[in-house]
Amino acid sequence: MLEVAKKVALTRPAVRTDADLTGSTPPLGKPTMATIRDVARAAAVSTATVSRVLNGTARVSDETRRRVSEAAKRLDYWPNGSARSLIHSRTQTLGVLLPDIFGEFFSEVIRGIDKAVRDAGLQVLLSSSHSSAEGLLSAAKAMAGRVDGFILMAPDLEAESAVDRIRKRFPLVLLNPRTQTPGTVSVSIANYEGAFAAVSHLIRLGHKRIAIVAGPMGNADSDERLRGYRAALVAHDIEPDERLVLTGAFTEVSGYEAGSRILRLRPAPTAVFAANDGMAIGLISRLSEGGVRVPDDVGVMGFDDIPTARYLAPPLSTVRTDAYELGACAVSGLLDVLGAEGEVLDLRWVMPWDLVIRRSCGALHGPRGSLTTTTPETTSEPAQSRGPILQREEESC
Amino acid sequence: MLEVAKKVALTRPAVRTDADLTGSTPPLGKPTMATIRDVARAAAVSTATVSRVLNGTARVSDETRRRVSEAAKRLDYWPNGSARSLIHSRTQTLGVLLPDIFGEFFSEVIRGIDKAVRDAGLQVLLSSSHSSAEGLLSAAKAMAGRVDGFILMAPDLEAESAVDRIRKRFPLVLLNPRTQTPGTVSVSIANYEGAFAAVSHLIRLGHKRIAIVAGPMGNADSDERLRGYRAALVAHDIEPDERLVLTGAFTEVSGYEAGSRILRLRPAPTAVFAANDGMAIGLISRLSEGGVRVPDDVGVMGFDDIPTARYLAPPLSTVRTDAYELGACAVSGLLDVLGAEGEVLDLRWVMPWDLVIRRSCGALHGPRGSLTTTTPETTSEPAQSRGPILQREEESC
DNA sequence: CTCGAGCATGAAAACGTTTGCACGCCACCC
DNA sequence: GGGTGGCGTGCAAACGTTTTCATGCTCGAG
Repeated sequence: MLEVAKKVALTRPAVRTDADLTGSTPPLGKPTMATIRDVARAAAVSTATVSRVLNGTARVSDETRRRVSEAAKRLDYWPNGSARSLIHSRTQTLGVLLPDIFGEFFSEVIRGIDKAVRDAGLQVLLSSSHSSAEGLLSAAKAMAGRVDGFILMAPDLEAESAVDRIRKRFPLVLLNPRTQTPGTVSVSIANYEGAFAAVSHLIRLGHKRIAIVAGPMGNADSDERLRGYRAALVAHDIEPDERLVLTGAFTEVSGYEAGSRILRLRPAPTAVFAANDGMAIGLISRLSEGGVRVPDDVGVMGFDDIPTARYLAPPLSTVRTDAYELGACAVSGLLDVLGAEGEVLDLRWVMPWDLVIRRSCGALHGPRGSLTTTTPETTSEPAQSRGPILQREEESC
Repeated sequence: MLEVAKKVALTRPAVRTDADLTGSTPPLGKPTMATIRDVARAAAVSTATVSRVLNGTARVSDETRRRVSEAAKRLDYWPNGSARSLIHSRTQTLGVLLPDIFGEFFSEVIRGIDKAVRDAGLQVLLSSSHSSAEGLLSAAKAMAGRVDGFILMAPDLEAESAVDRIRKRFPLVLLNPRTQTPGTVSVSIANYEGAFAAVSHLIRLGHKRIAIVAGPMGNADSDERLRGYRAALVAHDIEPDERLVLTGAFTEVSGYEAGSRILRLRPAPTAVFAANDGMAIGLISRLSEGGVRVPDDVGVMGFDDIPTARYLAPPLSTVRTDAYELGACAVSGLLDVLGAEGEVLDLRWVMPWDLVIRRSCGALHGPRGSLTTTTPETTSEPAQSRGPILQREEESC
């Protein structure tokens, strides 16, 4: 039984005042807008001069400048972006291709991209849900001539070939690339290291039987985090048990479902590492429903440190990776590539990361070592007048 | 003390393998790509014929078709989008201007837009963080000639003038417009009605002293929800108390901070209506820290029903408004406007909404009446094999 | 055999900009 | 008083497409 099925089923307009075609007002939107030629005519100059005035690209006499400016304003002239792009072979636009945009992680990535792009006076052409090579390729093709380069995230194995073809045509920054290709710039999250640290932390708290809710198979991020999980176990002389490896889909629901499976595991694990916070949220919810207390009965750690992580009950221990900065850095990297005239840049950035120990893993105080630990108080008490969420906006890339 | 201050402070690359300019490979990205003329030359035909073949826009002999296709493939020809836009005066692109893109609500709106746009074979030019009129206007100006129309959300009072100017130039769909302007199509959330229902529900549960954590002042959505809150009180003969009206910013932090203020209120409210789920999350977190139990000591309701709402502890009672559908409907509406040749459409859609009663408000079973209520079991148990989140994608607009 | 119809194709204009080049004008200097 | 610059401006080409129009060809009917 779906909660809100009834009303929502009819998704088309609930209220819909009728359409009417008013003959009085001139058909809005239709009157083709003023072009540079109209302005030129109105100011009694050539289009060249109008262009020069409006772009400040050459000296123009005060009198003409005045006339042109006045005419442009009177006609409400807005230059045509496509025409400019065509002439300059520069679109001032960055293409962004993502596998998905569900959840807070991607939301933050996009926010970071948007901010950085806006600061640079550019624009963003966005498209998502690309897991297949054809999908990715056709999206890129549709953007050809409208973007100067791409920010591309393609964690799915089968999309790899498309990435190669796009690389040949466009300046590119890869997000979390599966492999580092020479002559490419990429920005990555420390998937392996973060997972390794998170699981190691659980181990150091005394856990020996640790399950993982991984992401979908064939997904690069998921694979790396799984690898980190296994390596941490091995490094601490714990035999990995494949029955403790569950597969999710990076969504809350899938975490919830994994929770059901975990409840049935015998012997039960004493801790669970969820490969992202979204799944951790669903997981904790399900465990609580099953009468299993977090962290008393089972410790949980997530990955991402999405904005809501700290507000959960219990506050979620997780691997902090700044998705906002990831996006911002990708933009910065692409700008570098675009700036490097023809030179082939070979850069690989890995975003800083950190363990954030809150309550869900059961450690009130972190273990000795280099990990950042916080007491419960500092964990949930936002600093000063503004919380970390706002603060993050001020960090530069 | 910020949790993760240290490592994250240095946001620039932690690892950065050096740049090297390989002289061997031809400077990637530089070799200007094949144009339609190159294809024409290679196939020994005119550009007109190439265009005809590639677009299937006129009959071409089998032999020429073959030659052209082969040449296009061999040269890896990708048509230039800007040139096409210029000629057609159609860009196949929708501009999306949002006030912000923080949090799950906007994330879902964008996701809905992206999906609908992709299904229609179009593209999205995205820009956000527009609260001032100038900001909005300059963003729109930069998109002129690159988009066919706009999806525009401008809840801030001061941006109103910019909306008017944009309306004069472009086909437009407004999201949650402040006022309904004739000759405009808009898609709205039932802010007033939803808030009214949520607060009424709290009242029916027996609450008399109900606080609200509102959004920022001057924000259309916030204002409407506040109005609904007040109206519900009045409708049930409860005198509104201005000391119970707190202001937030639609973020988790601001909800958290409002929680601090609520803890100090005397006499304490027995219920709180948070104007969005994000603030509800922060609020509940702060209340729990203060030793106040939700829902036992104070009932809480939110607004939006973001994906994580159902997984919170306690699961959040809230007003369900489908942000994903909101975005999808906006696209559908804009397509209608673009399709209506010059005709002025005057449409106002209001999205369906619903109360989702979970646990945070304290009602195990909803009250009598037309409200959709769910028992705890159905509330948190995802339907069948796939949860509502996935299911939502299948609803058409 | 001639004529017209129909088909396949090419030439060129157009979309709205920017910019290289040339031109005319004025002031200045020997 | 005739060069010499420099300044302000216009003409026209160019960017990469699509599309209108014209043209040449083939084929069938009369």
